[in-house]
Amino acid sequence: MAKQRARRYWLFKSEPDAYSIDDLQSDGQTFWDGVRNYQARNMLRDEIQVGDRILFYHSNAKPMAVVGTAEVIRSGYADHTAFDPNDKHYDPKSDPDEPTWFMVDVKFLQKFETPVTRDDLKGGEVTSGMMVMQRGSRLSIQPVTAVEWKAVLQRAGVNEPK
DNA sequence: GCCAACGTTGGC
DNA sequence: GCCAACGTTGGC
Repeated sequence: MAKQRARRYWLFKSEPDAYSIDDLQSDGQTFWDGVRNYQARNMLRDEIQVGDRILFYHSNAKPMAVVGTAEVIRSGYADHTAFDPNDKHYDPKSDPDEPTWFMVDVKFLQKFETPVTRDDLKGGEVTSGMMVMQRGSRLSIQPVTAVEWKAVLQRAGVNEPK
């Protein structure tokens, strides 16, 4: 059997007005479209793999918080919304034969009964060092260490999802 | 609503 | 290739 690479962890930002943890819970799964930043694109295309886990973060929200978790169920493939002139994220420069933008599919794992707010993150020894806490950290997809992942789950009072 | 951070665009 | 102008993100 091929040796599997260790699971990695990520933080995905979403404005709840656009797409919230409740939307993901009712959808069950979704494709994570609309990322138009090259650094984030590279992670979607090259690094994020099936089985990786995601902290779902509400940005520009009240409160700003990690609100749940998700799991990657399909690795990077072309973000077709870039090809659709009627789509908000249309990018005429993205060629279907050589797409500029990528997305992954994710499925809902859990919604935290108690969201881990930005203030909570700020107060934690481990979590205060997360990339999302850095001033001017605008990346909408960020790597998270296993230690940070555990710290957030612990703060939320939940167990590692199955 | 403000504004710092920072990515992108376009003139040169 | 430089860099000023501009647009967007997103916390405060």
